[in-house]
Amino acid sequence: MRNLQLFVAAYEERSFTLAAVREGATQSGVSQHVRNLEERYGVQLFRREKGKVLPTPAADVFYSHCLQALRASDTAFQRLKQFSFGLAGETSIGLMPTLNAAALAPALMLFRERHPNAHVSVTESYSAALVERVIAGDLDLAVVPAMPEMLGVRIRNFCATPEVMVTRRDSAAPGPLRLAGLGPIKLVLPELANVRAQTVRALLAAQNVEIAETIEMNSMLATLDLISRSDWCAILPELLMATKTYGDAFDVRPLDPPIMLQLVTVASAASSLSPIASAFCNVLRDSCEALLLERHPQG
Amino acid sequence: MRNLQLFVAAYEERSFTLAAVREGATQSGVSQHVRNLEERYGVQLFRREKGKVLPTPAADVFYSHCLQALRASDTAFQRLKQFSFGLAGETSIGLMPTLNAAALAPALMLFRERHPNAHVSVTESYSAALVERVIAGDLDLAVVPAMPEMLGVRIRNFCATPEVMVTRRDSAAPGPLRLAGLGPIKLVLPELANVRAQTVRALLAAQNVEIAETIEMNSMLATLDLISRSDWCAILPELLMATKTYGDAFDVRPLDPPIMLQLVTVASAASSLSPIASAFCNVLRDSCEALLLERHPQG
DNA sequence: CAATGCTATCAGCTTTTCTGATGTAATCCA
DNA sequence: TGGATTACATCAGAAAAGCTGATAGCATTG
Repeated sequence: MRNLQLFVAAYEERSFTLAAVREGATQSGVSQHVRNLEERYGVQLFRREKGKVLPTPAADVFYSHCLQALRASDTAFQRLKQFSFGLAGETSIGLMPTLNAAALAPALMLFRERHPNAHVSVTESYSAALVERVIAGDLDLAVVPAMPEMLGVRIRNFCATPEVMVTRRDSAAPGPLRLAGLGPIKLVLPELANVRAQTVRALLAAQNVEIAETIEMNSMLATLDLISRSDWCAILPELLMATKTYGDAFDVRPLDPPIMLQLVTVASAASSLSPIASAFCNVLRDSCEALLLERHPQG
Repeated sequence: MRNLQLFVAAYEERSFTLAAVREGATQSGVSQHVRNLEERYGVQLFRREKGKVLPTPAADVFYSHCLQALRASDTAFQRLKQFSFGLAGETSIGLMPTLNAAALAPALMLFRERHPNAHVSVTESYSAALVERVIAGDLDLAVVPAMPEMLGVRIRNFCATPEVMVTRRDSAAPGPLRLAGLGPIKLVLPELANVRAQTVRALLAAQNVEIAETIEMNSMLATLDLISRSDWCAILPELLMATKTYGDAFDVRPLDPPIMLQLVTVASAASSLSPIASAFCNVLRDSCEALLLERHPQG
């Protein structure tokens, strides 16, 4: 490599001495490098005559290829250097569907820019499964609905999102939906074991909402599809709806009184959170808050 | 450079040990090289886990650029190697216009192929000037019409070409031109000092050719232009006409009896002919003979 | 003809690179 | 579960490569 560099300098300067000065080397070194090339390949590169060195045809050709090679290796190292900031390593994060729908993608993009050499693998699942995997050590961190304290895990607030009523697009009055005495409604809910399902049922009961029928459905995609095709409705976290993916297929109405879903992070109590997991968690929270703020400009 | 090579091997093999085997190095060396890169640029390239090495995103990007760099440097050296055969150096050759018109170009092309690292500079001039420059050491070799021996130069036969009658295209009988009693003709000749001019005049006189008028002209291009536009004619070496450059602008007729122009090489008596000059001389002679043979297929 | 400016060469030093041995961690297999 | 295996990290010493400064040779210049 230095061979090429010094040869190029000599070729351009038409002088070993000047080449040496330019490259911070000695004339002797340049001379040896050139001779090295010439001997190794059995090709004369410079004609030493009249106190000048004149490139041979071989040198002309070699020169242009040297430039390419030097340029290529230079860009290789430059690209490498671009990875020298930010964190490096990997982390596994578990997220509930609510976060994946809208908040994850922008968070990942931003995180990738800030930490190009960090690798985040995201798993989507329901809260119970996620917590289990955190305990097992499969996941560094999970974001789930607020849950009671538990041995073996550390729980911290993540963010809160209002629950909203999601129905098929109906061009009805878009204002807040009064819950008190509402109904009868046909409600899609996750399975009973689900933390959110229990909370929502309890709060609806407290407001005397009349529930005509319920379907239990653990797939968010299927839930939304069902709603878009029928008069079934669901109460879902607003974060889940904060995407343009659905076009205007749904009516999304705040509840009155509001129901807040508190999300928390769950990490293993034994091990300290890796810097990458922590950094990603922050970026993800920012992403969530930005989405919510977008929908409630007043703050 | 070895850095890149070993990194690439490690990346492709997903193993330092295998990379070392492949590159004829030791595992230790590969490990050190990778670490070197990682430390120099502050970027982790492989994640060492579970007995495997997994490339990081930085490694992915760096890898593709490494390939480019390695490829580029490889082709540079390969191209260089292509110059390793044949002779190297330079020579200066002087030629009379007769040889430049048709024989030089193919000779140069062939010579360049055989000796890519040799440089031949060709000077065109009339014989007297060429011989002078050979003596002065400006030229290694000159090809001129046969001339008497001279102190300081070594003379060798080069090849012989018939002289031909060149007239404007006239669709006349294309056979040999009987000289005896021919005329009157309007003849273009080089200046009197020219060796060929004297020979031609003498031979025409011997055949009782009647010369109506003469013009002295030392430029071959001008001579041909004049002939193509008028009823002036010239007696020129057939080699000069052995090109397609002129299209069918001229009638070229052999002479009867033939006049042969013997060409010789002239070199300095003091110094031995350089291998390059000698090689080029041979190629040029072959080129001349091929051209003449083309025009006289019977041999 | 001395002075200058250039490259070639050499011996010795410095730095880099390589190797072989050893250590450590994970995995595999019985 | 524990010994064998495999793979990477690390280290010290050996080998190689690269560099330097001095010197010599050669051509040009004034």
